Amino acid sequence: MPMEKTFSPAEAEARISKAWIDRKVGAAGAHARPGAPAFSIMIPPPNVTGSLHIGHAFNNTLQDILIRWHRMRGHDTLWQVGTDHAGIATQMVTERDMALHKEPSRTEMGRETFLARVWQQKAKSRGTIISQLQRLGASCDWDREAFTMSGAPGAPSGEEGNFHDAVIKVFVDMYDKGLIYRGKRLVNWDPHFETAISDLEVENIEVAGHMWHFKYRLAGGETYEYIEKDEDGNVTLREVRDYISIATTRPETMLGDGAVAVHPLDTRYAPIVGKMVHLPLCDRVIPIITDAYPDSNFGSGAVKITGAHDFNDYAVAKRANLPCYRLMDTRGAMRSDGAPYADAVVRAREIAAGSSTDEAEVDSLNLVPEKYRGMDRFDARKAVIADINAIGLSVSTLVKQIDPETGSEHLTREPLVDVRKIMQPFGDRSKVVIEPMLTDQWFVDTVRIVQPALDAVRSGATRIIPESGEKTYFHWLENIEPWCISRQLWWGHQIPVWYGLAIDADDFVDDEGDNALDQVEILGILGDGGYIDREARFHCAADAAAVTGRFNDDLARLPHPLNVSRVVEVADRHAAVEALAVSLAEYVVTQDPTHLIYPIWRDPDVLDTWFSSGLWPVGTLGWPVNTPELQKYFPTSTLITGADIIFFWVARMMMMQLALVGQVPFNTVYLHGLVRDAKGKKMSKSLGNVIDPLEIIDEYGADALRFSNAAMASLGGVLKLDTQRIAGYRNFGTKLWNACRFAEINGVWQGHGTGPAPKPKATVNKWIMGETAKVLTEVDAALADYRFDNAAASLYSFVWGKVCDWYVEFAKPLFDGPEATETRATMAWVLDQCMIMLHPFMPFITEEVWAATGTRSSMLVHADWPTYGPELADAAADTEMTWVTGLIDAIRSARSEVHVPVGLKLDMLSLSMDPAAQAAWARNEVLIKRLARVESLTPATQTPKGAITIAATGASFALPLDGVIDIAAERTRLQKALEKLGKEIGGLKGRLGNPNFATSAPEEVVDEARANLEAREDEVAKLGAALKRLAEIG
RNA sequence: GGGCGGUUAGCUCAGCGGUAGAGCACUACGUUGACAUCGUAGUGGCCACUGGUUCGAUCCCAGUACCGCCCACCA
Repeated sequence: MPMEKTFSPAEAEARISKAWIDRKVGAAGAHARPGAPAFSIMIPPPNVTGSLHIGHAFNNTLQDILIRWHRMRGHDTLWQVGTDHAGIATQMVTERDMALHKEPSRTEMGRETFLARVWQQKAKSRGTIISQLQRLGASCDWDREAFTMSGAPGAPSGEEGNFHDAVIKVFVDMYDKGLIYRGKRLVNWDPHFETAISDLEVENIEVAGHMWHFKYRLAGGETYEYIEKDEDGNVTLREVRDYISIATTRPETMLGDGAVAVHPLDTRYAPIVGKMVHLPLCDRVIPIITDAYPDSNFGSGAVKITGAHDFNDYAVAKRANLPCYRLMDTRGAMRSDGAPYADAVVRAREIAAGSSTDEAEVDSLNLVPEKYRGMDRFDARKAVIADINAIGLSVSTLVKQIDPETGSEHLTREPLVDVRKIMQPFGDRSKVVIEPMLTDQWFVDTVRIVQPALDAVRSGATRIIPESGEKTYFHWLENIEPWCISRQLWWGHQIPVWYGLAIDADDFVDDEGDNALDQVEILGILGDGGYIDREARFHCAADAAAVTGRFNDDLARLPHPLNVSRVVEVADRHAAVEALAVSLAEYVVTQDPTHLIYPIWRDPDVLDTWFSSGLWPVGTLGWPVNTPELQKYFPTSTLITGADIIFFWVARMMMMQLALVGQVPFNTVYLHGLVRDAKGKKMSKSLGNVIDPLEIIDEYGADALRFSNAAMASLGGVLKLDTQRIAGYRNFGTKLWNACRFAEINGVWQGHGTGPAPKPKATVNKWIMGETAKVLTEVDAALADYRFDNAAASLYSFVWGKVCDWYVEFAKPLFDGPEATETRATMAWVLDQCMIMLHPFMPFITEEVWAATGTRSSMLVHADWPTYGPELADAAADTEMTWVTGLIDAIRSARSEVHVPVGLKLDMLSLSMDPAAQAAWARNEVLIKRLARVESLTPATQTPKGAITIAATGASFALPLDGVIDIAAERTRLQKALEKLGKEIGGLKGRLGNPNFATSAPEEVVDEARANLEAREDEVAKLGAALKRLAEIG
């Protein structure tokens, strides 16, 4: 069946894609030679938040190229596919969708219903993503599709799998090893999502801000002499003050100040260090302390310390043992919980005076005065500023005012407000201002697992390319901070920790040592008080059944064991308090110990998504079960991912895999930049420059997009995607199609399939085979070196520049000659090689041509990648064809420049030809004549008047053009050529004339320069003579 | 403030010790047995700047300028 005139991507891609999927061509180990090395890639799992963008298309193209290349080479390949549950992002997308469809809100639904709803969202997005990958031509092992939350409680059918179990096991194991801990720390709090986030999820953005200056008055009406000096020690200001001046960009936090800090060497404040100041708007006094943190040269040199709302202040507060009073609730509004302000402040004063307290009590104290309670933090800021201004405690300056009516000038006092750029933290998902918040969270003690991850890259066990990625990697890991892994979300892996209530142990027995359970007091969460064992705050295990035993053991150690009690899991802490109270009440009435229950509840928080994606390499291979796949494909070969997630994901996978199984997760990490638009702008919905990969595929075909991706994959830069370029590679596909169509029309395959390399006799056939071998070497080398751009460029220039431009043209006359048979065989072979080598880059069109041409024993996807090498190269053929193409180029160029009509066939004269040239001419006469439009070649001894000269290696020709020639144009041509030669000769002579060159430069370089000079001078002689003759006729 | 890149033809980028290449764009010509999603020929570059190393630098080194990206708590 003859090939269609054009390739139609839409129809063919769908059909071919289906065939690949049906035949499971991407199954693990498909087309593997026995005993072949394994090659595996883990897909960076796309978030199930929607669809794939153009960056995914780029990323997955590169992975598929490597996978297809290795698979065709007979390696045992696995491309592991799957998706990521993306906790915060998916929860956000789902809630947005729920709002759009006017569904009940998340809180109205309740946790269980909401999670079911997210699973639906997940299923939808997952389907979109998988079909997009398939349209791109990705040859993953679709039967192994994984999901980072597979097997989680509540997962619908079809979501079985053990990823959840693996995540829980890792948490428990790491907890048992002390690598995970719980603690009240200052964390980045997202008031929109009402969850903690890690520092990586915070974006610091410079915004216009203000700095206010407040006066904190010394207690007891004290005063001091404030002296300011310049650099030379001269006094510039001396005044008696009854206050200390502080500056802040966040006035609302002053309500929680614990102290004012100054630098210990700051002489200005030395007289008042240790004294107390009144906190404005609050009925509290706080001390002036010293700490190395304040910079004497910035602002007033005095810093208000709010331990609960600033990371620096927190550190100072810890050093000075100051209480950290939390001022805001989870939504970033000023607290409205707890006791009235008057009561809270009394207790705060006691604590300040030295009354013993603990973290929990300090956290429970709400020191926000009633007036501000419940206010949004930004409203509270305005209110605090206004109130401080009103009581005259703002630092003020004199401002010149001009009365608009009278024009008279007068000075007024205005509060000092500096307008300045400040760096403000924003949530990367929510885009709201992040609040440092003192909360209980779970952390990975990263410093304890970081070293192997550093060593692995230093030793080369894992290689990161480009190399600059390694520097970034080291820098971050060397300065690693604890990783906050708990999130106050619902969608995710729930933390496998259960809490119990603290009960005052002393109440279990009365003074006589008798049972006094009826007096037991519920104190709060286990661990808040000193229940049973201060260390046994909670229990961590894979499931409730596993922790039950541990709680029972704890209970058994009570003074009066609740040895008949039952540990029962309840929903939350609130339910636990109620349940225990009911149970105790019943016991009091019945005195029947079987009524006693001990309620426990699970930590409601879920794990940071990156904690689970950190297990992707082992988790998808079945770990903790030691599956055959785990043994075969781990460590994986290559990770291809965006440089933007090197910390989020790459570094954490390294740390976690090394911590879990003691092996690196991958041998090579290939990092690429963000895909931008043609102008280098970041694609964004608001800019309207987003390129949808499916639209590109619809318009240009998947192959064109893929080839563009490969061609622009140079290391290190910004990736600019230009549709013009994609169109160019679409044309390239068409070019290949047409060349194959030409061959097919000419019966080169003659119904046969691909076979061993032919052994042709004609130079041109030997030559193209050598060129094929060359390009194979280049492509293999480029791919081995992750230079997708170089591989694409080699293939492009070979297929278009060599095969189509020259070989197909050469073959045309040969099809009519004695070499027709070998030429057909050679062309079939060469085009087969083109299809094979292009297949990883352009799988659809090559698969289609493959099927449309010879009789094939397998689909192209499972064809064997060639292994021939230098034996196919033929130096003599190479030299000869270089001469032939050079001569044709020279004749064409000369003809064109003197405006010889294209269709005109010319008689050519040979003025001189050495034996090599004669032989080359003899063997390729038909080809040259046809492509250069030469009618005949006649020996001549003299160049006739009105002829143009063609110089070739070892030969000189003339084209008599009397009457046809454009003399002026020919003169210009010759002069231009001479000028160029003159420049070259000048350079060469300069080098050769330098005595140091001959002595210092390598011999072959000197020889080459000499030979070059000789050749150039020879050409100058010929062209010079031609110019002279031109003068004669002109 | 710290770190990492980049600066080569109008555009997008290769090259990285022997005075420059590709694709696109542009110009002229063109329907020659597949291809106008094409063919042939051509125009176009003191390789950011200043020093240094070298026989020789776009390439190595130092500095400058500009442009990106990442990290960072100056209240």
